[in-house]
Order: sequence, then structure tokens, then C-alpha cells
Amino acid sequence: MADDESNVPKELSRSEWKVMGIVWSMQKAMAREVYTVAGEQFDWSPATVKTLLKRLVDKGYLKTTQVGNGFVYRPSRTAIASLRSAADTLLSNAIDGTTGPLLQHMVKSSSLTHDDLDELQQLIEAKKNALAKSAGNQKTGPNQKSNTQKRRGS
Amino acid sequence: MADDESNVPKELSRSEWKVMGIVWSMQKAMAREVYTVAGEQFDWSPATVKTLLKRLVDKGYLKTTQVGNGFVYRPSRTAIASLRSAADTLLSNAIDGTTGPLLQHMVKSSSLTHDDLDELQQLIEAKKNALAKSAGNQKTGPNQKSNTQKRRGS
DNA sequence: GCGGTTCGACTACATCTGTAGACGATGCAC
DNA sequence: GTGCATCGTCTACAGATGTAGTCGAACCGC
Repeated sequence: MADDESNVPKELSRSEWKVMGIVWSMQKAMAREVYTVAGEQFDWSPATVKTLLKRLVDKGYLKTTQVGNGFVYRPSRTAIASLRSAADTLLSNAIDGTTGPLLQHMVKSSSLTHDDLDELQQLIEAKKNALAKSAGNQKTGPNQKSNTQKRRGS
Repeated sequence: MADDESNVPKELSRSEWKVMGIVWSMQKAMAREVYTVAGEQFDWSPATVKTLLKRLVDKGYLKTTQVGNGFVYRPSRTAIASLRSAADTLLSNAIDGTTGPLLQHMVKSSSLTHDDLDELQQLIEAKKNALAKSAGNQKTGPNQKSNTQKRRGS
């Protein structure tokens, strides 16, 4: 079996994220359109964009359909799936008590819709309940403060 | 001007995060201790760890104090500060409506303490209020599906 | 003081990344 | 059908990264 579209896709590099950002936003794009946007936005030469498009195809993030003498590029992975992998990597770097503060920072600095906030709220409520329950049936004494200490007054 | 300790520190690479993870956990460490842990955990040769420690010192993430013929290494940036930069990078890759789902995924897949969840809850509540207020002066129907918030002309 | 152990510095080298030029193939306008 | 614009591929090359070997200096035990 060929692993040309591995189930464990390679991570994107900084520049590759930028190109994918453009293609994701446009859903599909001719090379020319990507050049134009990338040229304006990042001041890249078309040659640079060409290289990146090629690498993205090789990495399996873009698929192509021939049209005329060129391709239409379109994403083969969704933005959110890719972001999730990147998020997992980030989370895997968080040591002991840092995950909470990390997420707090992210929520703080993101612009979210009301709906987004609602969903988060529900998630958190659910997690709290789960926590409470698991703390309940595991009566290991009143002082299991968990590994992550509480850092008051930072 | 010398930028030996730039205010915009270089990002860490995958391997460098791992080494920093060890040092952050130990607060300070002799090379030997890092070798040992890294050897067990990642099956790296001591030479590899040495190289990474050096690079981390060069990048300004570790500072050293001479002790005997070696150094004590200790972090010069906190884990959380470093995570925050990485998080900002990640968020900067999120296009239009993906930030919400991204954060949802992260909250879902993280293990958080009750306190962490509380803080998040408060943050979210605050953000909702802020949103409501800014939406208040511009009447929006019940179906604001908007991905990017409506920010008043900055 | 001598020898083994360990340290940090330097060197090595393949791969990946950022950035771009050169070039042959192809399409479009006339 | 002939040029010119554009496409994708190949090549280039410097810097970053992953991974590790070599080596002189310094320490520790005797």
C-alpha cells in the first residue's frame, strides 16, 4: 500500500500555513490567485508560492485538478483538522500545571462568537461535572489537591 | 544593539521543547540529569542532548552557572510564557470560523483541574458580557452566525 | 600526580524550510 | 501558426533542525 496520503500527515511549516490559509479561505484556487494574494500579503515572489504549493501537494494537504495548462488546487484536509493536530502538539508541550493558564490565555486573546462561547461553556460545565463525579467515588481523603497546585496570587 | 536576549525570542523546535520540558520540570538541572531523563524518555544519546542544551542557551531559553567542570542549567523563560507564544502562533493560523472549534477541541482534550475550569468559566462569562454589550447597541437578529466578531471601528 | 569519567565546544551530515531563479511545456490572442 | 504569458518542475542555496561523534579540559578517587 502506498502511503501517499498518510493517516499521520506531516506538520505544516510556517510558510505552508500561510499558503493553506489562503487556499482554505478560497476553498479552491488557481495558482495565479494564490500568487496574487500571497504577493500582496507576504510580499512573496510567485516562484516562492509555486514551491510551497508543490510541497503542500507532496505533503498531501492539497489536491489538484488539471485545468488548461495549470491546476486548480483545493485542500484535502480541513483547516480545523489541521489546527487540531497542531493544537495537540502544543498541548503535548504543556507540562504539569500549565495547561490551564495556557487555555486561559488562548480564550482571553481569541475573538469568539456568542455561539462559540456557549459551546465552551457547556463543555466546561460537563468537565466540571465529570470531575466532581470522579472525585466523589474516589474517596481518597479530603486533601487530594491533584498534581497541579493552585497558584494563587500570581 | 545586541539582541542576545531578544524580546522576541525564537520559537522552540520539537526537540527543544522536549529538553525544555525536562528542565522546566526540574527547575534546574546538571547536564547529566538531563541526559539521563532524555535518554530514558526519548532514547537520545548524550551528545544529542548536549547539542540541544547548547542551542537552547544560544536561543536564550536556558542560562547557566558554572559548577565544577560543568554547568547548572536553568530556564530563563517560564514554560507558560513560551507556551503562550506558541499558542499565539497557533491562533494566528486559525482562519475565520475555526477559532471556536479549535478551542473547543483543546478544552475537550485537556485535563484540567476544577480551578482551571472555574477560571475559564469566568473568562467566558466576561467575554459573553462584553459581546452582549457591544451587540446591544447594534441590534442583531437571533441568527448571528458570524465567525468574526463585529468589532467597532478600531 | 595519574587515570578514568564527564563536561562543554566543535564538527558532521542528512533533512527540512524559506525563498527564489531557470526552463521547457502549454495555452491564448491575434 | 507565432509570440507572449503562465504553468509546473527542477535546481539552488542558505539557514534551521535532528541526531550524534570527536576531543581537549577539568574534575574526582586514589
